[in-house]
Amino acid sequence: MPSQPMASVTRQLSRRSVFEALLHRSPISRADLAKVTGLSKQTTSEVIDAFDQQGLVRPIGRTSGNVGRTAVLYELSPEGGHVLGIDLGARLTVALADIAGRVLAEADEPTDGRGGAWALDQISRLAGRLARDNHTHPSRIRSIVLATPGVVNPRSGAVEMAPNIAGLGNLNVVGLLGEKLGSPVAIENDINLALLGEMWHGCAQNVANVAFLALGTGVGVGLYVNGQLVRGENGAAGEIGYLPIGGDPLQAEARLQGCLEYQVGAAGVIRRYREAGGSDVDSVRQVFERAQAGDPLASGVVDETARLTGLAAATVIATVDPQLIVLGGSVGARPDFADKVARVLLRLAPRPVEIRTSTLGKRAGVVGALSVALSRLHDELFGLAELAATLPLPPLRAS
Amino acid sequence: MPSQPMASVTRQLSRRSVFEALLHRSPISRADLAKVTGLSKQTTSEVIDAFDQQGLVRPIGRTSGNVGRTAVLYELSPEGGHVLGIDLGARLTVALADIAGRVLAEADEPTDGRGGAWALDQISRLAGRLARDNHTHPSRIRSIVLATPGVVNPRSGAVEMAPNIAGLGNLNVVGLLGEKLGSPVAIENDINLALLGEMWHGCAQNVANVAFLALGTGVGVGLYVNGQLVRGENGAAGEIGYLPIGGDPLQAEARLQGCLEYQVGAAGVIRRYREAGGSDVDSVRQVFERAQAGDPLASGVVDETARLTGLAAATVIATVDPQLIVLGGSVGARPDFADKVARVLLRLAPRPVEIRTSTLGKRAGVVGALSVALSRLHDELFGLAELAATLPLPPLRAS
DNA sequence: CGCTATTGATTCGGTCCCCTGACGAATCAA
DNA sequence: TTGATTCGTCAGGGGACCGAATCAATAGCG
Repeated sequence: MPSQPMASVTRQLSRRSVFEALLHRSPISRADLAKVTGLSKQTTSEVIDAFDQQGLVRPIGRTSGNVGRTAVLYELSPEGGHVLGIDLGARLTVALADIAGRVLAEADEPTDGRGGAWALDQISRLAGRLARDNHTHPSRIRSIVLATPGVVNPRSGAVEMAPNIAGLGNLNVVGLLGEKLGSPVAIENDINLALLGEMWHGCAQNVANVAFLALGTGVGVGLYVNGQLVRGENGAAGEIGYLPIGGDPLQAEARLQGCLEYQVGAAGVIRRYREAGGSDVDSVRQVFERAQAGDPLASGVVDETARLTGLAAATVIATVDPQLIVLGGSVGARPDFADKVARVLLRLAPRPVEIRTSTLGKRAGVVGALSVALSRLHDELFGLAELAATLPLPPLRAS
Repeated sequence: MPSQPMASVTRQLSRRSVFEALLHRSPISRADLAKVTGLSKQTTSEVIDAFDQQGLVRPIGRTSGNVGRTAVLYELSPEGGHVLGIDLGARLTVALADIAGRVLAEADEPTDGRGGAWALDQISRLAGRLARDNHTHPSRIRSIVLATPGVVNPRSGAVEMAPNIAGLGNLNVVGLLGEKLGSPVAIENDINLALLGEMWHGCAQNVANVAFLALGTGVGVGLYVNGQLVRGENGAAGEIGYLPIGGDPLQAEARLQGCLEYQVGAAGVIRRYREAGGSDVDSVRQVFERAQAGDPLASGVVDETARLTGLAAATVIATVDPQLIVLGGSVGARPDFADKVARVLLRLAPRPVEIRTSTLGKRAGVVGALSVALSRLHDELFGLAELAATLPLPPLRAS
């Protein structure tokens, strides 16, 4: 399906307007579309006809019961295109959605431990199965987004510090996966995508400035500011594992792994519990459960973890002033943990900031990946890239 | 000069294109404008005719020496509109520029110490004098931006924590100043504007992600990310005086003033020098001069200041990953201080980040104010606000 | 049962804006 | 003086928008 010979700017605006309206008021008639978009009835009709011919839209019924002529109702056709979201963590999660954002299927399995190339094969297999199970074909997939831990270079898309999947950094993931699956692939840091997931379907909807504080194996924060994700010059924004909190930032382990992560990361929590005299734990979960069961050592470790997390949150608040902080990750999403952090924060921050626990949990990453894949597809079809390209507001000239 | 009856989107695009070309290649003919913008000669000519009638543009000469017909060269007319930049700190600085960004005049004097209303009067007087001295009239000024310390609410424009100017928080500055001067006024935090100043005419040109670390009476950072200023939900982004660095963040003074600012702010530097046994100083400058002269106590204080600044910089780097950090403010702009901080940072940050000293110094704020005033005027004349309003890419709908 | 009011969708004429191609105007070079 | 070249304008065609008029289909009412 080659993109048609590029409508004029003004037509593209109309197309986009109509598409937006279809997205949000799904079964809708041509007349109502005209009212909603503010376009004239003729323009609306022309656009709908074009969409119909492209297979983007389909009639879904007629109105009845109202006085006046019946109207044909339209909705976005599932045939209009599919998108794929992938979360490549300890488990591999893949989800399929249609162009309207309806999630059609979701599947996950343990990630192939042998490393990069095998994982890519696994993704390809799982995606193909998902597509077949939903009576579609991988070629219908028009946009793919992959969530991965590590630093993703925002220009090249290279994965630069993938801690979990061996050999991923040496692969041209965008190229290889795109070739395997036959559609454009984008990569984004998993924490950033978890943030977007919470903003789309989770606990951070309709909030303009959000930070997603992920505490798990690693520590990181995703920032959404001014309606945009903050990636940073090298894609390393939010790598707060390196914050000088919780110890001497010049110490060997701290420098290597990051000072804060050394204390608050999953390994750090377990280590601190052992150092305090606790024993026989190999997961953070156990430490938290013992704390809840009354183990004073575990309680101390949890409280200290909350204190350090509060300091990290205070740092983020002082720096970017978000409206909301979402706690996620295997450590951060523990029940009651958000309350503990909030209590710490009350004594630290000059003004209170709401703290919530992630509601999507492990699904946040894949949901966020879907949302970005969807946005990319929408922008490809109805974007105004040429407009932005034609009109850079460049640096003002010297006097 | 009422804005004309709002051209269509496509005409507005053309107008803007032509304007951009005029801005950057100033003496330019209609034919060359057509080549540069990609518009047809016809359209270009129509736009130029309209600009001419509006007084936005004026013929400035003709080409000669080339084969072929001579071309009439145009440039943006100084009569097209003026903008005013104001920096309201310990001193009051005001600068006047024309629509092309040519700085026409600049003046400063000590700020009226009696507080808010007097300061506004003073601004009004100084602005009027500047306008008269440049053979223009205040009514020609079409956009004004005021730099002020404190937290500026991004929605209301209210100044919420102005530490220096008494009573400024209780005034409707936008309204009062706008009435006095007869044109729209915007307020922005002085550090943010200093950052924009450095990006426009200073040491941060052509850099996409920048942090401006201001160390003076107060401590703060201005962040420029993804082509936008980061203001935060309450305009409190960059208030890193409250970072939990350099002491116990729960201590009384630290909580009140901000933990980091208590140590690194001008008052903190002097206090630390006194506490170390030094005496007879009442300015940071003296401490730095003594350090340079070999006073070991002063040296220690300066080194500790650099260490804490390095920690703050590391925090900013870990959080937003800028490409460049600019040091400014009365403390931060000290010569050699940037080097000291860079050395600290080398041992802290996972990757090196360039550090520069502000080149605009005290002028950074007013230059930044000019740049924003200019952008606002340009957007008013050639902006695509309606486009953005017509086409929100709204939150994706639930499945 | 037929008429009317109402609403949906299409057709028609007019306008705005952009582009192309042709043409007169002004200049340099030979 | 003539030709080549470049600048700027004029005239015509096409895309896209809108408003008004018109046809189509239905519910409600007498």
